[in-house]
Amino acid sequence: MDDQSDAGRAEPSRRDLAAMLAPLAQAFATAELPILRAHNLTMWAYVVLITLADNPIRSQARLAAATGADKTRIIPILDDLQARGLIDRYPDPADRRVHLLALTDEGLRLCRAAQAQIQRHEEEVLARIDPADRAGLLRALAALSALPAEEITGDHESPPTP
Amino acid sequence: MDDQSDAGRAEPSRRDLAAMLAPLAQAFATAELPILRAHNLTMWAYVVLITLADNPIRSQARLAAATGADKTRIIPILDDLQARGLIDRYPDPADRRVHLLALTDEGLRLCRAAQAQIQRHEEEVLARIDPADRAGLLRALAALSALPAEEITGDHESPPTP
DNA sequence: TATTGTTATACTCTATAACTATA
DNA sequence: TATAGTTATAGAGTATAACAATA
Repeated sequence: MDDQSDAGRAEPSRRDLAAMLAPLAQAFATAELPILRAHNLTMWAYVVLITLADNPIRSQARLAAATGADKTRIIPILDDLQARGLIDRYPDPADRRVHLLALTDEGLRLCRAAQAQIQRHEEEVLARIDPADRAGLLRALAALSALPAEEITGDHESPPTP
Repeated sequence: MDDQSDAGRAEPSRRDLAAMLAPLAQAFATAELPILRAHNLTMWAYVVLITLADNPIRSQARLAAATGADKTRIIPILDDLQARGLIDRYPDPADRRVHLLALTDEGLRLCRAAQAQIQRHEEEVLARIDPADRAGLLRALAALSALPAEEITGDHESPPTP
């Protein structure tokens, strides 16, 4: 408990994780933009395509949950992707309220092509850090990403204020 | 060059870095919120205090650049912090346009106390991953954070569109 | 003329609420 | 009655533009 007593002024040995992660996420996202532009994709369109490519997703509601986006936000994106022939959207025969989503061949090809170029650039950046640290970074990121978000946030989210 | 030819459909061995980093940054930032609330700090107020604590910053313009925020955005935050006695703000005698900024004793104590609690929570989360990977993660994040942002973004930022 | 800080305004992004159709 | 998708509206957050003081 004595780390409590001197916690008031002591300098920490590292910066906060969010303070390091957020600018890096921003920088890598910025690095994606010219590549996505070259493939005529917005960031959200790319997120949707990759999510559909990596997971078998049925409805728009599930896609919204998987991407963390609001369900109303992905609608114009889906409209555009469908008009360009990158996804198929058709009513579920079992429940005609639901719209089933699927990548077309060209949708899969396009997002994988963009992703390959993005990750090639990322590897160039990662090549600048120590190989052992780089491997640890990738394993740690995968492990942290696999945790349920509440294990990180502590879900002290909305304490009911009565 | 043959990785070009099959890049169209091949599944990558990992997700994009931004796709992993952004949700983690979000989750760790969310974890900070209840702690900051307990110290009566907003996220931006905390960012300002930590930035002043970690770097010797003179003017508001330099603070804005260091935090990545627009100069107009930090003004109401500085007003509040000054009113609460957490920072001092006074004109530079050498150039009376410039407002010099400095943490007060209480400002330093408050942000270090919040930071200690934040990092204690972070360590609990980090304890869940392999110690070697955890060490590699922290070294890799420090190394990547030390890079100029343009080394990650590739500064293909604003191609002049004449 | 150029720069620091400030204020007021406009814009972008995102979520909320209201509606249709299916169940 | 409840849910999936859609549309229209309102709100939060952010940047842009105009201004005063100083150099």
